[in-house]
Amino acid sequence: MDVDPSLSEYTELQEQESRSLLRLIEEMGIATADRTYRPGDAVYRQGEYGDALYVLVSGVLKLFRPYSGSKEATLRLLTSWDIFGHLAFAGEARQRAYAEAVTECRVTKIPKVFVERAVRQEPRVAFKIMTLLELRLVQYEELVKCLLPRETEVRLANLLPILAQKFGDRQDGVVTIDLRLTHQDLAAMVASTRESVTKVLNEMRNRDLIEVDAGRITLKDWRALVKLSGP
Amino acid sequence: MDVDPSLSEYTELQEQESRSLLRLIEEMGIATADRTYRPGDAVYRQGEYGDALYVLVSGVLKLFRPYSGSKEATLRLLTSWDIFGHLAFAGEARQRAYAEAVTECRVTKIPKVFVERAVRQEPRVAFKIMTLLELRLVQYEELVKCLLPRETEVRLANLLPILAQKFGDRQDGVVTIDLRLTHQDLAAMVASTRESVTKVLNEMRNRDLIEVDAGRITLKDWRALVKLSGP
DNA sequence: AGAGTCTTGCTGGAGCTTTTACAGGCCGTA
DNA sequence: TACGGCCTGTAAAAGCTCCAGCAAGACTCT
Repeated sequence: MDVDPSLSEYTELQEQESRSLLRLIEEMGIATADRTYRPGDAVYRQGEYGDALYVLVSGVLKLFRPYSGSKEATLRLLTSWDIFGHLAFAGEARQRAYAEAVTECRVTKIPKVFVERAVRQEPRVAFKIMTLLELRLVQYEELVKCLLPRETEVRLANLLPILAQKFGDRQDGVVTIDLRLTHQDLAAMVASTRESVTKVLNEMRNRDLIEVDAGRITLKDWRALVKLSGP
Repeated sequence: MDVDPSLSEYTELQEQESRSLLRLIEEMGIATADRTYRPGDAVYRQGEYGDALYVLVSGVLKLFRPYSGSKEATLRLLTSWDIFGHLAFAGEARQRAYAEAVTECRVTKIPKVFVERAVRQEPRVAFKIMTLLELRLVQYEELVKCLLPRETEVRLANLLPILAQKFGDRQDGVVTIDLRLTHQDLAAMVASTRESVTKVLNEMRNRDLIEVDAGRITLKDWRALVKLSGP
């Protein structure tokens, strides 16, 4: 059961930093806009002007973007304490993806001007934000790692451990990804097709690497998966 | 000559922010380690502990990482005023790629403790760093955009404008990428093979989209390239 | 100028993925 | 209960990439 040690540290670190960031902001008496989104609701759209820091407090949310004309790629699947949105300290920036709630989500939005005030008043806020931005970079690097190999099998072998890390539920020495994922969902995450994912997933099941139950995937042989993903 | 307006703003913004960051740090009397690297020298290696902020002052530098066993992907090609390195404000982090000088490079290294001191003393430093981190995120998003489509042609059609944006030399209404790039170099950037790049580049040349002279690529028809890259 | 190295160009076959098409299963709703 | 919609499982054809190998051209260093 060798979970990449660095990644699991990152998950904890992120929760810790996000929580204390919100706490600090609250203690400073700075207003935040909390809102709940229902499945399918859009938090923002690609191209909108962004000028706020978003923190996902609970629920699952996805960032996606169209590519190759009619396809859709999921760039990040977020869970509690992930941050998202471009806040554009200098100049203005547009959102580079769509943000859509997958399950019911609670989102805290901190407008740019308040973030700036908080950073000026309290350097610790700056450290939290810088750390969270770096963790977001790491997530992008993980995505790139998924996309570099061309075979769907290898891409999935890279993706599944990442999902297990983030949405994993550990029991009896195996990890179950606690999400109902369709093959289509997985295909969007590795920029492949539903058919290829179906094929690969069945192969993995036949080789006893994974188990699928009601859309929930259990990783039965982490070591073999990591081996597949290529060192 | 429609260069993506947001990306060109980003290039200027980055130079501005990096320069003023270094100026601020200097004014505060904080020590930085400046060093020159020769082509091929490694600034750091994947897996090393990172605890500094690196600023590339001049030259060209690449971040790369092995994948699929024996291949090598170039994650970012950096030029003046790009920042790199994981500095791990909280906890410790390892470098997630190799950093290697392509041409002679001048690099300013600001150790983590000094960055922390500067941020505490002067909130403006924090804003600069946060802005630079966000720009790095944008660069990763661009890389992902390159990797999402599977055909080498589309990937290159995405990559070339990005390179032109960053290394472009504008003359007579056309842009020349001011770098000697071999097909192998390009292949490493789009995670493809040298043969495929050769083929696609020749096609593009035949269609009068680009021109190649001594390893330097000129984009003759920006609009058609962007069209190829898929909206 | 010459030798050696790197780069480019081209090929054919093997391997995956994509595309298209179709059938059966599951589920929620009318 | 019946219907429609979404999800899974297969299959065949077409396309592109990858691999291995080879030859000619360009460049560099001595």
